[in-house]
Amino acid sequence: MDHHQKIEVDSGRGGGRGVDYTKNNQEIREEDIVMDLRRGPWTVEEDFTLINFIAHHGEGRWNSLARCAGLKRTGKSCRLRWLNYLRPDVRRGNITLEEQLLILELHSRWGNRWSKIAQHLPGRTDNEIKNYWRTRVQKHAKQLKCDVNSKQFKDTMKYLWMPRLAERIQAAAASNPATASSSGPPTTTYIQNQEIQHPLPNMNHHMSDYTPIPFIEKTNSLNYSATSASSDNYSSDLTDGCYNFPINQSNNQDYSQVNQSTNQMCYGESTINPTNYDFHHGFQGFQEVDQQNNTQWMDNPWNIEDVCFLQQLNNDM
DNA sequence: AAACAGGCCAACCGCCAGTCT
DNA sequence: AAGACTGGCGGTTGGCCTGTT
Repeated sequence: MDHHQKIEVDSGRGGGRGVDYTKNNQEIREEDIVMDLRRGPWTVEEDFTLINFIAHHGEGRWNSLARCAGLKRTGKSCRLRWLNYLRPDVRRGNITLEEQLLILELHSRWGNRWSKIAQHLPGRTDNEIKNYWRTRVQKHAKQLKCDVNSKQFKDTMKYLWMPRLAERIQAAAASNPATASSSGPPTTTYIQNQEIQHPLPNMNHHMSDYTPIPFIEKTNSLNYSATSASSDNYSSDLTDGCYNFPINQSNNQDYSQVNQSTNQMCYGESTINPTNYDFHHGFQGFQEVDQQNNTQWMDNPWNIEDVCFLQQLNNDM
């Protein structure tokens, strides 16, 4: 049996990062000592090792990748680090209003199918979407003292929240058309290499007129086809709009030090100087840098209106 | 200025399905 | 066919950061 696998299966701690890291960020566990495995936050050196190895050999076979790369990490850890953070196309920064609306839309259809939802938000990871949902949406359900899965909460989301988000999007588009037209995912997708601009939701500034946005259904092939969400199967959900968390800068400090390094690494077929790598946006030139400064956010969307709406729902039941 | 509280999110977990041997 | 291995998923945790008292 593979030793790495054994460690994962036999792990006894209930999730989360370690609680007793040593000064070099390693949680001491008996199995890890035996296997000489590292845990906890990744170092800059580990990141470069992983990026460099994948650049030369590609992804997959994560356990053997970890061994061959000389990383004292489990394959799972390497995979997660790559997919959620190091991939060049990871889109970082604030989740846009359009993305928020799309998340609500898709979650109403599929529930906690985070990876499936993430497929429709290019550059966003399932982890990021999951975190968004838990920290924002569930928080407000808690504030409103209702279950996130309750009909009241879903109706509030459907008839109050999503229209409100849609109005904000339209208002933002009206005030800054240039930004709105180039807002990127999720309003842009590609069907057989043809760029498709998702129309914004039909916003008539009236809740009952809210029309779910068309969304993209992934077909069996790698192509995408547009489908329309009908009102009939459009169950409701609730979102948060006041979303304005700062980007975690903690890692940047580390990377800025590395940027001073003259060491070069390879990515794809080209040798890349670490100074060209932005760990929040990937390699410059591989993708457009996120225009996060253009992101607009709702101010506190949870107000007395929501409470009244919930009360009304209760009265109607 | 210090202590505290709460939010964010990276990284971990167990579980499971698919693939390999 | 069965066990081992791998990768992917959703859920959970806790360190770090920021805002408040």
